[in-house]
Amino acid sequence: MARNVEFDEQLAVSKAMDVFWRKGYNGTTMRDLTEAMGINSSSLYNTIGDKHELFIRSIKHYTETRMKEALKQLEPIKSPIKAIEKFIQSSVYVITNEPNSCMAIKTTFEVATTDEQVQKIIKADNEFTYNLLNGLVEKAMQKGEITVSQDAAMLTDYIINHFSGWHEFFIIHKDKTRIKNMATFLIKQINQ
Amino acid sequence: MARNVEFDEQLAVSKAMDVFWRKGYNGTTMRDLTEAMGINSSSLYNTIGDKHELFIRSIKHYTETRMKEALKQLEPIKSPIKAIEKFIQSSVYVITNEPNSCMAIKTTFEVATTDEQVQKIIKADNEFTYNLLNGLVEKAMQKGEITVSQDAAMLTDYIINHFSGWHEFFIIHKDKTRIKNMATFLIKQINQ
DNA sequence: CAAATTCTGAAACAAATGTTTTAGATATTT
DNA sequence: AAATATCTAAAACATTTGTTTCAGAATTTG
Repeated sequence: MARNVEFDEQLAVSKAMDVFWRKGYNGTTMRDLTEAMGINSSSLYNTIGDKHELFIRSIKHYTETRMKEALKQLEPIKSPIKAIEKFIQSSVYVITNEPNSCMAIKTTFEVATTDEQVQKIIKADNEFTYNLLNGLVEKAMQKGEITVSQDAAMLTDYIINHFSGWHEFFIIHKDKTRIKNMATFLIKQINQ
Repeated sequence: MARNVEFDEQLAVSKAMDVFWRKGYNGTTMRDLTEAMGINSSSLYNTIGDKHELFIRSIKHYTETRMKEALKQLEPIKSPIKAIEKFIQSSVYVITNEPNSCMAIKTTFEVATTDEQVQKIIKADNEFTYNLLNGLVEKAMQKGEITVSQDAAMLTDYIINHFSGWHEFFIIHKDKTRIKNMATFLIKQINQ
């Protein structure tokens, strides 16, 4: 009966994501987006929808990609405490090597305060990280690898909580060493 | 020779700051601002300048006010370790009772990545906090009130670093208890 | 009080914004 | 290959954006 959509929707969303990631929601114009995506606005409105819908898809894409990566990276590690350390260290690596900082945190502070739909997605992402890390913390406590605290929930919050500060710090100071020193101290605290 | 400016510039900037604080730089329009400030755009351009200049004044106002408050609050406290604890606790109080989160952090993630002028102001604010807390940490170490680490610089970074995570956490979860638990743990770690 | 100066308000400005329209190109089905 | 359906591109759309203009009101000084 008819033609098919010509552009690869996943690829297009990924390109839109790059722009939103760099410029934020309000700092991005529809022309920025269509230019980066290589499509016309009529195609965009016919397939994905308006700017807001495209943004929703973009953060979803961001968080989903990140979740998959985290799972893949931690899966092969047997020791829970080693996995926790790996998780912290690779967070430091990403934070200190990503020029555009973290799209989820940027979004939290820019629009999650007022946009419920966005907030839900961000919350789900945070809960995924929480559950992933909490599983490891609980196991590490059972094995006696962690003794600083017996409150796994709190320690999970405590560990995750460092990341946005490091992102903020890196934007302001662009100093990897001081972040690495904090991470080393954190790991030492947990290992004690 | 002539008339004086009719509006109170400090008050006007303070009202503009409220809008920027809530809506961010890109989310705020000139009409939002002139409406909140109760002045005409011609008056605004004749006195303060354009939107960007008004934003600069707004964050400056924000950070300066905050610095004064911090000094006032910590001055009467004699014991360095008690002052550090007070600093952490009152941060928790502000974080969990401020519906608009922190303007400095929001600004860092929204525009400090690309706006050098803004970044300078934010950096100066962070360095002020750093110096304030670092003085206390050094004294507490000399007195033997802190023993977890002898690296005052690193521990200062480490303590300050918690705050943006708590802000992020409060936006997403609106849960005071879990933040208070993290703060209690942090204080316990320092006191050890 | 008169003159001089500068501030204010409303309107106007061009440019940019998010979105829609429309005519024609393109692919699928029969 | 013809008919049909739906996609695409360019342009147009109404609003909204940040900023400026200008006539008149207001205040200070002589």
